[in-house]
Amino acid sequence: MTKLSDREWAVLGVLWDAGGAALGEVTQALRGEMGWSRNTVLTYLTRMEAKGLVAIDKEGYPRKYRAALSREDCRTQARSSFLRNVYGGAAGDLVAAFLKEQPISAQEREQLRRLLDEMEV
Amino acid sequence: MTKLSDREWAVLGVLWDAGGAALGEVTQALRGEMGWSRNTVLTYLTRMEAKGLVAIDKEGYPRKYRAALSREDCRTQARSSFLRNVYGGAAGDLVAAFLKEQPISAQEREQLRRLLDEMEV
DNA sequence: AAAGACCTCCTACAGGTGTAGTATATAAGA
DNA sequence: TCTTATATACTACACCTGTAGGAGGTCTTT
Repeated sequence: MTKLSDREWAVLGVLWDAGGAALGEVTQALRGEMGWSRNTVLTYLTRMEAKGLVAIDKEGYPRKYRAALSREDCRTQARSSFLRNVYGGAAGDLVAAFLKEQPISAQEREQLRRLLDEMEV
Repeated sequence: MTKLSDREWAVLGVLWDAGGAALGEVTQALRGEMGWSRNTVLTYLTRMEAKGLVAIDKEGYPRKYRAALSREDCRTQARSSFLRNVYGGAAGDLVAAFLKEQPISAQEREQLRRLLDEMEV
């Protein structure tokens, strides 16, 4: 919905990977990655529930926290906002810039070629 | 330096395109695009100068406002942060997602193929 | 049932962001 | 030079974000 912050991506990343985790597990993951305390993680989970980003399963103790949106939906929204803000919609330039800069394996190159071929119709 | 917000991208976009503009011109552009008042624009310009994003040429009246960073530098930084946060560094997936979704002209496809070929050493 | 280890709730607080309003300075034109 | 249209400076203010701390609830293990 709203644009996700870096930290929200980190929280959701853990939830997507775990697919439903208790506070302790989320904290475990984010303590290393982000250096957060348990309460910081809990604050994020709670605020993100209020925003509709996280779903809290209140049956059972401790509760289970899950992502409320799919990773792919969030990525789609992030891509479109990135494309608009940073490249003014010029997808070709954007793709070229990523390709030039990022190491891509031979296999991936092959796949991208196939993708390009499919676009020829 | 820091991550730019959507509005900061908009302000810088105007400055990059104009290459140095007075408040009135910037306001002109952003009033339509963002619906901002003159003072809102000025607040952005001033705050962004404090952050090192905008340079203010104080000779002459009215002053000239310019972007303090190059568009390409900002894009590079935005790409790397996007790649990390949203795709966990998987550039191939990212590029594929953009390609699948965005309309790309035949000419651009050709260029991308050439780019891929250049990567085959 | 008391202790230890987590979990949840409520509170906090500084700094950033969005969006101006008011008051004052300055230049250009009548 | 008086007016008018901008420009700039200073101030405001609510909401969001980052980062917890403390107090009290719950489960498990002696």
